Amino acid sequence: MNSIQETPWDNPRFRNWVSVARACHAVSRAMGQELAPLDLKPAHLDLMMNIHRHPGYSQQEIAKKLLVGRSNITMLLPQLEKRGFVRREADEIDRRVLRLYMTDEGELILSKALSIYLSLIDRLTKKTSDEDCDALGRAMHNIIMGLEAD
Amino acid sequence: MNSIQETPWDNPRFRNWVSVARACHAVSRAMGQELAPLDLKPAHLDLMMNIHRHPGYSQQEIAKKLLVGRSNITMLLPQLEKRGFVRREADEIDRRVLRLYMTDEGELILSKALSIYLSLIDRLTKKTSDEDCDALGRAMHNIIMGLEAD
DNA sequence: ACAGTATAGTTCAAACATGAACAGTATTCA
DNA sequence: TGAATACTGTTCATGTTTGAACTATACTGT
Repeated sequence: MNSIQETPWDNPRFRNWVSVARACHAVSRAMGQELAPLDLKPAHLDLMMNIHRHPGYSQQEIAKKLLVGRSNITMLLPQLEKRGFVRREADEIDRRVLRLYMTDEGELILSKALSIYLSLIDRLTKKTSDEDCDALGRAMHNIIMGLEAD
Repeated sequence: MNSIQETPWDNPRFRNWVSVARACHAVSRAMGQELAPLDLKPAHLDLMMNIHRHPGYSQQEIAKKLLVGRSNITMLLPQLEKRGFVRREADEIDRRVLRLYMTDEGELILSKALSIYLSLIDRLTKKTSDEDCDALGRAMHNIIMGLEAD
């Protein structure tokens, strides 16, 4: 082993992660623009995606899934509720918790937003092989697991 | 082809990208905590990393690299300048532009921050093979290219 | 030369995210 | 039971990010 590591950029893992961060930022920015016609922000989409996938979750649980604070959910919800996309329902047993559900109208706009998202991702990963895509998914999964184990 | 695509989550590319976004968010959050002892935010680190890599770039050029607005740089810089990490130098020829340089002290704290960053990334990608890491880097590069072509 | 246009950096107000403190509700256990 | 503790969602102050004016400087074409 003669190769001396001068800078972190000599480390492929580091370089590659920097690319991930950049790509993520760029995609999120692009999505912001593409969602503008629906008057949705990426944060709203993220939230609705999670409610769609986990109907009946409490705000707490959704916050944990999204890796944001509870207050963030509290701030985001009224905007979606006012537009009739999301419904909050008090838990019968534990009266502290509010459970979240998509409305039909919510599902409708979500599907529109998702089709925008999907076509963006499809376009951007066109040059990436299925195998590489899967490798990517595995790597990310490992990272997420590594971080969940605080 | 009998497989009907019910939801975007049936699409591996979509699912994998969602993982990328989650991992990115999680890592950025973790970095925020790990950088706290240095009293640096991820945004500061990003900025210093870019100045280090591109000394003499104007604020405009750095902003473009970072995919943020010029005003963001304007707001971020004074904090780093006050602490003596970054130096702004007026361009002799075009007196509108300010060119950015790291100071020695800046390089010092940057190297500390980078070693934290690097060890986090190393830890999180420990289970990922070199090949998968490279596949990931390629995929991200393609995405970035795809977006730069507005 | 000079009027018109373009660019760099700054300022400012508005949108957004965050965490600490809070009020209300549940749980625990003596 | 009831006191202590823990948890849920909200509020609020703080810090960040953003884009639209704005100022100052440079460029362009006549």
